[in-house]
Amino acid sequence: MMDDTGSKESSATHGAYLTLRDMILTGALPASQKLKIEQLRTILDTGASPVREALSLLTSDMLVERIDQRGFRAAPANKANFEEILALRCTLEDLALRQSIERATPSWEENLVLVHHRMKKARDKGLAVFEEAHKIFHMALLANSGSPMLERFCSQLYDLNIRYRNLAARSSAYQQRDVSGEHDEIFEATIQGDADRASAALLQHYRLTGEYLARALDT
Amino acid sequence: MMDDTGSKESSATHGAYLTLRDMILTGALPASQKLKIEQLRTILDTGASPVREALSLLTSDMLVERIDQRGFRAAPANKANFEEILALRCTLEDLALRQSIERATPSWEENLVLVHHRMKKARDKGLAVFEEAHKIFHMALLANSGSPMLERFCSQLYDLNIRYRNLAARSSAYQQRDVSGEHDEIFEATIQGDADRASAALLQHYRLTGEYLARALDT
DNA sequence: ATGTCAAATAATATCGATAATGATGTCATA
DNA sequence: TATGACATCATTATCGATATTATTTGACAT
Repeated sequence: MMDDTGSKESSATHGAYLTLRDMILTGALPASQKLKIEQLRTILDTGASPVREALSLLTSDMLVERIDQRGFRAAPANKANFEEILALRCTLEDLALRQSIERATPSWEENLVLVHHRMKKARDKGLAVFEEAHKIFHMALLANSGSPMLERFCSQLYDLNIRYRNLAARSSAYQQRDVSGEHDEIFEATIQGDADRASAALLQHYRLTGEYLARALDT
Repeated sequence: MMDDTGSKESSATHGAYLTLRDMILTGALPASQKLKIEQLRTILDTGASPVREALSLLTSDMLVERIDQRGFRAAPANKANFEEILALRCTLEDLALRQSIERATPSWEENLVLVHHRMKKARDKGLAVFEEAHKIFHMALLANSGSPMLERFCSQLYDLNIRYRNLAARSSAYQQRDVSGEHDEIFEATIQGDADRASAALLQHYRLTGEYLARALDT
């Protein structure tokens, strides 16, 4: 069976995983919603086994909860959880960024230049494209930490945060701030090897959007 | 079908998960070993679906790796990975312990007294019993951090570390050190609310066993 | 009205079988 | 002897059907 999207990943399970993940991150599947196998089976047009396995995988990402003998549901969302994510993210990304700068190599820096450029270019290519470039940029900042697990944790937390961003406001109101300038500052400080300045800028970046989202979540 | 062990968890998937997890942690399933469904199916005496799903779940714990279209294998083990776990553990547990102490409540402290006592009692009840009490003690130290995710990360890392302990030495040589005294020091400092002393003792505790294990892994 | 129990219903968890895929070995050819 | 195409085998991924388990419904007694 060939994938008509031309995607390189050919596996019902993986396909279901990607789709469901996206649906939860974008809010198409609302928080705490019961996820019935049969229902998803028809949406994804596949068997029960791939759906079930995809849901198991999403459990690891903390996007889905499994209720023993009672199926699955989309992970609940609330302000406390959001703030926990924000705080953890600040701690872990601070650590990862500093380690990356500490161990800086030319190829890491060059890749950073590249993805930073791409992110700037992606600004007027639609939100979805920008979002992807944005994540790639942020992960590239941490990609030299020498600790794959730390990076994995950061990636997970990044996604969880994105989810809250989408839940709080489907609009791109968040773009109204001078986000681009903040990215530039993080980027410049990192390239210059100024860990303190880079980390401060990164945390500032997160906390500003955090405050904005926290307000949106109150309503 | 009733579970003859009388366990409260009645689910083929969950049973398979626990057994496989234990087999990997204890080294019964060696690192990097290919995990064939059929083979496990006979060992666990269950169908392919529960096995498959249990393996998916173990992927989240980083105890199993999934190779797309080529099945599963036990996560590889090497010194670099071990040291990464140790470093991350020190960072995260330090954080969690300090947060727990910061937010100390009587009930948290009382529970700590209880599990500390139980751990001491468990010393001469066999290694398996002690190991369980040991983990409960360490997790109880962090249980008041206010950040379930942080605690989850710590728990995961704890298990991964246990695995290396078992891989390095099935014997209880590790017990030869004055581990009990170290625990007491962590416990006392925590109860007294002395975060610096508690954290220092905790990290010392981890680093000592870390050095011991690192040596064992070299051979 | 209200609470309890049992049957009916809906959903999950699991099984056995089949299809799709990667690994292995063989053989003709250079 | 080395190499690449091809058939064979082993194993995974997936499907459809069944058994198990929760949830709902409604009758009945209080």
